[in-house]
Amino acid sequence: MTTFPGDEEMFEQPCPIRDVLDRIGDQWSLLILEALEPGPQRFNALMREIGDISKQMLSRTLKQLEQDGFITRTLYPEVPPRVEYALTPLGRSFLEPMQQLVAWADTHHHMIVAARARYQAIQEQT
Amino acid sequence: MTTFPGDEEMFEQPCPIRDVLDRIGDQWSLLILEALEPGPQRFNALMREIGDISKQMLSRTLKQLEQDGFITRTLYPEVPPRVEYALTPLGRSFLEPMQQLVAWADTHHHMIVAARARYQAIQEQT
DNA sequence: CAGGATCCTCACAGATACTG
DNA sequence: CAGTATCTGTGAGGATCCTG
Repeated sequence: MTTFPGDEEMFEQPCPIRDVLDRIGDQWSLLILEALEPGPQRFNALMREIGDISKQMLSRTLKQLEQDGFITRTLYPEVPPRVEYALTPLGRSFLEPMQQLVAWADTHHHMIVAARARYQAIQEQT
Repeated sequence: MTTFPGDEEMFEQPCPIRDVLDRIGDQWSLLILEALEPGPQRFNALMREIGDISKQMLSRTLKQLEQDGFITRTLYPEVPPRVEYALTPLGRSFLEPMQQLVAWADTHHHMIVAARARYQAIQEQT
């Protein structure tokens, strides 16, 4: 436990966008959200779909996303246990502006790569 | 130096969006880009505008943004030295989808905060 | 003025093991 | 099946000092 007593105060993030970027800027959140876009998924299904995520990180990230209201977690009291994660309307609405960004990334990525190559070339002609 | 010989291979990022998120997901890149939106700025002007960034992080982040073609760095060989940073067309075009996301964050942030409060409340009624 | 070099530290990811 | 607990290292970022 890294938390301490006064921790659950849920300190206000001064800047909304930072709050959002902290959530989706991490390695996995966006991947999970997009894996959930077609429909609800179970834990191990997400593991398989994402591929190289550890159980721990998947678990942590899902909990964060749930906390922030992007997804819901539904436990079906069966045996063996079944848990389904699904996008909330909030999570789904978030995906819209995000798709814009993804589209931008797709169309402009080659320019970034080119810029890096250019920069590197200049560095090398010392 | 943390780099090693084979480092400058500029390994391909398999996923464009990750490449972009890695750049703007960090604490400062977006802040800098938006600080540059009105027009070119000098190093110390950026320091003042952003407020709580260290020289080191500003320097590093600017270099990254320059490498990736989001901004240009222009050194005026005067004394004292003057360096101006400015958005490239690429950087400016990036700001458009980003504004969408910022707008989303602004309008939905209260829902995130509310979701957290709700989650916390449930946790406490153990 | 605009940074680079160095050192430090601490929060966070990965591995492993255990559980309802 | 769907997680939690603990332990540990690693690397990003801060502080400080130095330079063209």
